[in-house]
Amino acid sequence: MTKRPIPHYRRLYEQLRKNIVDGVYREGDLLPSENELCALHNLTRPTVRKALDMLTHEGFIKKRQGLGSIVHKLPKGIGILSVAGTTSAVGSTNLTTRMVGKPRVQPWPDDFFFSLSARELSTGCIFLERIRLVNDRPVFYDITYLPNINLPRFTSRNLDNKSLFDVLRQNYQLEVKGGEQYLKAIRAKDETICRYLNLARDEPVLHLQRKLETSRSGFSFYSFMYCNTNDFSLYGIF
Amino acid sequence: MTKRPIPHYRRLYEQLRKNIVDGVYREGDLLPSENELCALHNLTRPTVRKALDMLTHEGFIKKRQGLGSIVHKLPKGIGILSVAGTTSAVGSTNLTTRMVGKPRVQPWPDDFFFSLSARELSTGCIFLERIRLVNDRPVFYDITYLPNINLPRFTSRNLDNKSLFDVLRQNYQLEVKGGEQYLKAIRAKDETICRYLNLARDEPVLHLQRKLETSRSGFSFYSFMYCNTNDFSLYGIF
DNA sequence: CAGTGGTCTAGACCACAGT
DNA sequence: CTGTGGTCTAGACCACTGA
Repeated sequence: MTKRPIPHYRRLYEQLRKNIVDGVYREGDLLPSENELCALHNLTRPTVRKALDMLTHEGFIKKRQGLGSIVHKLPKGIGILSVAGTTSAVGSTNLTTRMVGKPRVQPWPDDFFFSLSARELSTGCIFLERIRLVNDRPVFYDITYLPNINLPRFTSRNLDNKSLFDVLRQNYQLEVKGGEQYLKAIRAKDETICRYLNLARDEPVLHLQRKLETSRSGFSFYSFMYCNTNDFSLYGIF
Repeated sequence: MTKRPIPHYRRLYEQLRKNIVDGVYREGDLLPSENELCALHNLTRPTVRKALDMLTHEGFIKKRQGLGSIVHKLPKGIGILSVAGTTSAVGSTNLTTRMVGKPRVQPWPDDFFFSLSARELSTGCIFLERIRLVNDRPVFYDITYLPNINLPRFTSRNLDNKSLFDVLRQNYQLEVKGGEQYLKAIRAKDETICRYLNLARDEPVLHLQRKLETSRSGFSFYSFMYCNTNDFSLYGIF
């Protein structure tokens, strides 16, 4: 059967991340030193460092030679840009997700932004619309296209308030490993977008076109997002 | 004096990156295997892997277990978002930089977006306006604020067509190590922005607010960018 | 000074891809 | 099957920060 040994550095990463997000470690705190983490978890330094490297890349900690790993302040905006595989929303913001209709199977759009393989084209796609609300106000309108390949019963799932990433991971052993994204500022011309995001026509919206690659070789899915950035910023680290 | 031994993994990274950007390795090519790179450069695998990890993070290569490291296609857009320390523009686009006036020393603005330390506030800042053109069309309008600390003769430098990053690195031993950024889609309300970016009033622009942290502890600088995304997208990888 | 993170070595075993 | 990348160990020396 499928074997999924979770690497040690991943476990440690998840645990430390959770402790930071949950406030066990607070901004400015020092994490246990690398050697302490080694001893605590029976690991060696390269393994511990790999976990810390992931946290560093995502901006949860900053390292200072001779001092230690400092917990960084949490993003004020909404962490979408630099997210890598785990839940999207970072920080104290209150984020909920609402489906628009049910997922449905349909052909791919004709003028799809990303290029598709023959296999993807032939199977059609699962179409999925969601709205994300921050503090009960609509901020994201997200259209997702998944290749209709080996995703049994997907269309009958209820995805309200569930991370798509989590559903894919838990039910289909699919993990997002990376991807690419294109950003633009455009006018909210579309009636649907205005309605969902509570925007007047022609107001500026941030448009995000993303391709998300998964651990299953050749399996990518696509997300097109419109963001009302009147009250929030998208946040990223590098 | 300052000692700056460049790490082996950094050298290897720079060399491989150059070979990819220059087209020595092309899209779809396989890089030499990790063991081959070890032998070629007299390094061990963890060191080689660190260099490859950097390339992976920046999207230059994709790894496939059992196969090798595949050179990824170069960004179609303009690589600003995921840039980490090296020159910004990646790809075949023709990017030039033009100064608007000369750099000048002045007090920090009153309503500065990022919080400033007392030391930064007391020394004032170097103010710097630039326009970036892609294929001779204005795309970015960038306002940069540098703390006026230990940057002798900076205001008399000509920065036309030079990367600010390079100037800081070569002349002041300052390397950008990371940072944070906030993104919004806004209206081009400001007359200056419209003129520089060749935009009608109220057209949507992408607004990027960045804090860039350097290798000199406590030394950060700040960049506020307006992007005309009518013809180009900002590109990012994760 | 003692402790921290930064770099590096020299091995090892495993899972996966192409033959 | 061989070779690839993925993970991990058990050490080592260095440069830096704070006391």
